[in-house]
Amino acid sequence: MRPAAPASSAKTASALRQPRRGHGRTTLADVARAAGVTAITVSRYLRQPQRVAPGTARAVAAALLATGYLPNKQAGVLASAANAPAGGARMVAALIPSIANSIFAETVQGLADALHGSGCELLLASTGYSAEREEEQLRALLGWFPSALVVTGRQHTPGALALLRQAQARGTPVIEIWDHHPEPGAESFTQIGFDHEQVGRAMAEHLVARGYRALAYVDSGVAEDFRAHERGDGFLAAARQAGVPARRVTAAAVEAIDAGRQALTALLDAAGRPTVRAAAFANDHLACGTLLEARGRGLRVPQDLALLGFGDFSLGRQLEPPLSTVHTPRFEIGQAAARALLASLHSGQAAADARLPWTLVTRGSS
Amino acid sequence: MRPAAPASSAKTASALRQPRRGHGRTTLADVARAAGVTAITVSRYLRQPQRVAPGTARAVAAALLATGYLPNKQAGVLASAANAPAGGARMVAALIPSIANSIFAETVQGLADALHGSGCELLLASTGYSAEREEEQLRALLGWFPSALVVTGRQHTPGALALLRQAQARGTPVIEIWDHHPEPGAESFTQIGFDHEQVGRAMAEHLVARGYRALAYVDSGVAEDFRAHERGDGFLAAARQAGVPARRVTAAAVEAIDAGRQALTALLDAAGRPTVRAAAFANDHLACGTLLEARGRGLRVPQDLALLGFGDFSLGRQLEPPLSTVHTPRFEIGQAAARALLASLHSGQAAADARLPWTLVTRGSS
DNA sequence: GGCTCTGTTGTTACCGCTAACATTAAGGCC
DNA sequence: GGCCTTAATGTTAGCGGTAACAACAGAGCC
Repeated sequence: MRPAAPASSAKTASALRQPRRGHGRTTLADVARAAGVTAITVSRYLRQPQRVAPGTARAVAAALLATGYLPNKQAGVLASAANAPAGGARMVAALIPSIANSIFAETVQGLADALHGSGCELLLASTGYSAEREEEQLRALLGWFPSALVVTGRQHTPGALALLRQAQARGTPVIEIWDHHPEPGAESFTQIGFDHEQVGRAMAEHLVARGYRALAYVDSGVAEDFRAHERGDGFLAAARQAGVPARRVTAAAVEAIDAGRQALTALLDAAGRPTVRAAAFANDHLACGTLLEARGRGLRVPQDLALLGFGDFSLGRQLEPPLSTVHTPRFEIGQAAARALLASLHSGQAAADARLPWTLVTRGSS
Repeated sequence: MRPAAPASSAKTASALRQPRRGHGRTTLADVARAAGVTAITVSRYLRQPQRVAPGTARAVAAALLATGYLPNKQAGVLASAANAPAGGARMVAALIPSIANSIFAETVQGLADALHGSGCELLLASTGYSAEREEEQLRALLGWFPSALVVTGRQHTPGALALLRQAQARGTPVIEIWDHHPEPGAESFTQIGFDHEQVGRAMAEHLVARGYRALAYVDSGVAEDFRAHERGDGFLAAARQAGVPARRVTAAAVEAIDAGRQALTALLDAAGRPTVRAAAFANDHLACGTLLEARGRGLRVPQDLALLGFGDFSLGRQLEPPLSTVHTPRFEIGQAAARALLASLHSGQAAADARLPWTLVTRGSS
């Protein structure tokens, strides 16, 4: 009896097994019932309205309104995963170093704005300027199966690189923002930004052209702020090329006015006199701090010490003298990235690189 | 032959029907095959490791590494939807007025930081200070079935309100940030922030206590910047209560130094003399613009015109005189919201309200 | 009329994962 | 030894939606 029991009771058991309950949201089946059709017809109405008869369409539309249906995108993505590229964009994952940094906040705003109306949501994570944390976050974001990836810069851990390549191989557009430095020969991802080394060179050339003959680059205090370092590299290279002495000093933080104030001391000798004629900075926050501190100590800007920032933050424009700086297309980078990836999702082609323009704005400090 | 074909070939056809192909990612089944177990065992290893035998665990761990498996969270959410609260937090949707606005950028950073490590991703959208767009975005975000919702403020369209209530009824924590104004009797959502009317009162009381007897509140130029308006309401009410004349003027924009410069003219008479002794502002950007413009026109701050900002942005601290302002817990609001919703997801209880402290910082301008 | 073609709707299976239940083996107790 | 308990793993079904295919009605054609 016993050996037989399990088998014979199988039907009973399966009848008794209490079905898993959904979460109470109205589903396609609910709408279909209300409209007197089946689920697939409602699905068709939502995705290819021209494929349902006008009368049916009216019934479905009414049922949709009556039930207040909200499609479950998880289910949608899962069901049409294989046709994801054609199935349409649904979610974009973006990874940036810091959300609070106004530079990236505006880029995210550009992304969100350009994504708005495309049916794409934005999944956001920040890395805190850590390549390791980038990999970790990337892994987490990829679990959502985003239809496109936006990452900051072109420096990644080997693991992150592998994940990105893998995603790209599957047809997921991968866009690197805030940088543009195509390596000849090496296949890379779509880059939307500008060449930081070139900006650094331009900064040095600007100061040299203005007649300053002893230079410094005040670098970001964050080790993995790669782009700031690259600007420094370009700065020093161009200075060397011009035969002008230049050195690099490193600030205590990434985006702090106080760090900029402190940085001034590295530019002064024991008597409080500038040891360089001009300094360029990794960002406007540092530059503004130095400017304020210099003025506070009675130094004349630019006569005693010329200053050149990067970023064009509102603060610099309001100081006396107003800060010379490099204006960056921070909003446009986000916007361009969103447009590029949407185009790529629609066309199926790889997204195109874009080199966005920056401008050196000469104000009073240099 | 033909009529018979469909029926008799049914089995054949179903065998021939080409199965929908996945997207090439390794799945649980792949890992299971590599480990010599079934999918559920791998799933258990990932979610409740103590429930698989040590030997099996080792085999599964090896297979996971070898295959480079990344769990598909869409499928996970879908499968355990009914048990979502217990199943664990997975994605938090946040809606803020503007990402580029530094106030909210820091709040998002706080959210993201506190969420980091909890296995929760952040789905972000901005409303552009439009209640209508808020509803639209809310609808889109809800399609992802987030495990918690964070919205800004307590003013929503009827439609948005219905969606939020519905989500809350299903057990999804709903948190309103940047506001704290519980209405007695009315059931509302969890609020994490502070009372803006109270801040407005404190701003007026501060200026009155300092002896200023003719006041103005320079309001945000954005119609749906509700919290700024509420501070204005409190400001005017407190001034009236103190018997001090006060009026409200409206700036041309929300967060622009130039709008602040323009706003000054509304505080001057034809001869360029201030018509009020002190002004409070919807935010520091406006206040800084007015301060800079006033100084540029030769007015003395605070002797001719006292100024009081809101937000404590870095710019204000650097001006001469430094701007008196209200320091807000902008980072902490995000952090507290994240903690509250994580706690709620773990406990199953509703998240607790929190009233976060702000401080009026008297610097040189008032 | 018989046939094919087209437009509309339905049926079935499956996306990848997990809840519920089943099964099996090993251990403990009288 | 028989019986119950517990631990470890497997089987089945289903989350909500959509791809592939089937079915069927009406139109058009010879």
